[in-house]
Amino acid sequence: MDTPPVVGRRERKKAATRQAIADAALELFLERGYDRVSIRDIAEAADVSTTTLFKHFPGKEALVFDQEEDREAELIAAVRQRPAGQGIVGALREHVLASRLRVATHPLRTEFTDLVDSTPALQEYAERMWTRHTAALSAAIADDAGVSHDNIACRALARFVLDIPVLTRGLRDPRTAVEEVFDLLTHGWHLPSQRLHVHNGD
Amino acid sequence: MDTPPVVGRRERKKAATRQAIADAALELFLERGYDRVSIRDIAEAADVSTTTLFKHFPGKEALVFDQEEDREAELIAAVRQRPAGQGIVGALREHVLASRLRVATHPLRTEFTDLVDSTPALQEYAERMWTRHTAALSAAIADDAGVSHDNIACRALARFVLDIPVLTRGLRDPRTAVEEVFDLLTHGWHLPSQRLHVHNGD
DNA sequence: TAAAAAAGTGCAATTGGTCCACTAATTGTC
DNA sequence: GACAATTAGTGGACCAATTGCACTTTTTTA
Repeated sequence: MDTPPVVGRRERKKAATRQAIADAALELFLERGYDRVSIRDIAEAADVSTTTLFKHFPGKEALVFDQEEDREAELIAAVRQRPAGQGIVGALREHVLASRLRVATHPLRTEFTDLVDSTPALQEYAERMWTRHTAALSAAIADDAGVSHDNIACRALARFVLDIPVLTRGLRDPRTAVEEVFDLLTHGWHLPSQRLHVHNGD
Repeated sequence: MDTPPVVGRRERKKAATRQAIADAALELFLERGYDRVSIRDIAEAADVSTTTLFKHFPGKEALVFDQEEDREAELIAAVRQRPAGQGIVGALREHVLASRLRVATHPLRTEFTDLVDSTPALQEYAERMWTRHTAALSAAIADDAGVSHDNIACRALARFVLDIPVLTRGLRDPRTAVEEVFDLLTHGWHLPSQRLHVHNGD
């Protein structure tokens, strides 16, 4: 009568434990701040041993970033499933703008963002995780463009696009900044003299 | 009768201690490998307490990268003191190519490079240190171009240029790869259809 | 020459992370 | 349904990096 156990009890329990740990961690972090919470505190709160905790997460920072694979998948999807007639760079531009907007307007994520922004260790980790998507994005671009996976133009484009969120963090007008950098990527820094062509002279 | 103490004894001794620590560390690392050497080993070899060691270096990785300020200064100098008539991007291109060549051909640095390449913790640290120069390089570019320090085009250029060494690491023909990425930075990814313009088709 | 400044010491404590031998639940199999 | 192989979880000892603290010694400075 029950739904057939497509996924066994074991896996379900494992997932539950993992979730309990992640939940406990986030709650404590938000409450006390990242470095005022020890691994042992978290294990305690989730009622598991520290050994178990480390079987689910490779390190303390990883407790905070639980869903990076999803972000990577979205990135790839933005390239692969873009509307017909749209270029790769254009698709990435829209994806970057959209995700920035999503984060900025989602009030629930505010405290999460604050946590990361106020903790150097987490900022670093986030950045490292993010640029680690370079290989996957580069591969997706190469596939789509019909060139080899190790094509340098693809790798560079992937890396530079992934840099953009970091590059435009904390600006008065992030949207414009993102657009501007994408324009630069599209048209290049063609400076006949020594002058950079810039839109907002500030 | 002695040379006047332009720099006092204290500072000299301090510098000597620091150097002794760095030397001991490098020697041990090259001999045994990074993670088979403990901080205590190093302190012991340099004949100081671990407390003293940490007063000179903020962490274990920092023992290996002692001269990052010099690299940053070279970077800035490459922009500021470039030959008349040369553009900023051109100057950076030559600087990147030159430093890559310098490292690649200096046989003494080979074992050092091997050490870093074979130690994930050091690779990460190196990359982090390197991209930390973004702000300084960006400021230098902005000054030179006569725009505001927080100009986004300058920040983006600085960041992307600093990405190039890591982007082109371990390729069969790094020189060509570097040139190619600089070409892309100069002319942009102008893709009317979905096609990337690439020189080497694989 | 007195005293402020700063380098260095020794040691205990904290903390992230690993190791290992062991229990117990789950699963696949006959 | 019993049995053996997996595998999640345990608990606690253990390691190494890093910090804090109270203290000594040297150098500088007034």
